[in-house]
Amino acid sequence: MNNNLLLEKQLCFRLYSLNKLMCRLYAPVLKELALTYPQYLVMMVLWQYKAGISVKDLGAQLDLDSGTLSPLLKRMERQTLIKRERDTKDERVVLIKLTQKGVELQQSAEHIPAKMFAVTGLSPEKLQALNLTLDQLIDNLGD
Amino acid sequence: MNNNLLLEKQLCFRLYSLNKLMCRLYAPVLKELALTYPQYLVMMVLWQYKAGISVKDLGAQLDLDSGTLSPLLKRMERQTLIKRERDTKDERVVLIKLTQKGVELQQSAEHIPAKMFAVTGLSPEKLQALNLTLDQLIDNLGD
DNA sequence: TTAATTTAAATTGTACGCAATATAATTGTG
DNA sequence: CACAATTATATTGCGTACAATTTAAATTAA
Repeated sequence: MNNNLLLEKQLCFRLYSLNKLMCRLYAPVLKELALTYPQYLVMMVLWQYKAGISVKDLGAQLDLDSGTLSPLLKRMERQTLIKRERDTKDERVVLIKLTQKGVELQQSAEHIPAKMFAVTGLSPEKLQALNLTLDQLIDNLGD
Repeated sequence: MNNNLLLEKQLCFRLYSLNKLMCRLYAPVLKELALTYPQYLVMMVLWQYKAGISVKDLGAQLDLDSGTLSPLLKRMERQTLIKRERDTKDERVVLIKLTQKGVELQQSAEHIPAKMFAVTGLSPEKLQALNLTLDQLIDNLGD
């Protein structure tokens, strides 16, 4: 019997569980903004790229393909958080831009990072150390 | 402009990305066993509980509810990896048991943990330290 | 310049994950 | 015992993820 096929031994199961736990903790907070967690990630990118960003570049930042992003962005457009515009320079490209409503939502989101940091129960030093280790792992996995 | 609303600052985005990366690395390995990652997790629990386990207890181990498990287990039953039997002591309970095929699949899975550990590029010590930190975090999040 | 190739998005199909609800069996209470 | 509350599982509906395919536009090559 192989002792290694145990959940308690698996790094991956921890990452899987933590990701779910985190998303559940975000859910009620994001519900106030009518966002899902992946939608919140999209908004964070857009708050940095206020001039607009292509679906491809957005996907590169979030590591998501158009199969995920296309319907997700369509839902966000329906909520009038974003607009989609064909790039006149290259008609294949769709540029995603925030609407006024999308820009303004940033104000309502500013309290979230501190709030979520608090629930982790980690010290700032522990958090930073963990972030570094995870970045290293992301690198090793050839992201 | 709130500096904290940046992807690079988010622990949660790292966990989200790592979980996806890991699942993608498992996918080709698990494809040889015709398993998805969540199905592999179910198999790991069942390889420990060869006498059978209720859907509820399985869900407690994996932190999944019947909304996820019921259809997932139905698919695994269709692949004849498991059987579902009503508990005669309590007709509400469904007991999940491995079929012969499910038991035998363990042989084919034994190489997976070592293989996946290798791709992380972590030393055994680093891995253990990371596992400890993540367990602590799981605890803090009140799992 | 036309034809083949590449690229960006969208679409299709499958499998989670989870909230909310439904159903059926069991337990608790008066 | 009758009946309300609880429990275990299943179902419904929605939103991701992602592989595979399609469509249309741009680039490259012949």
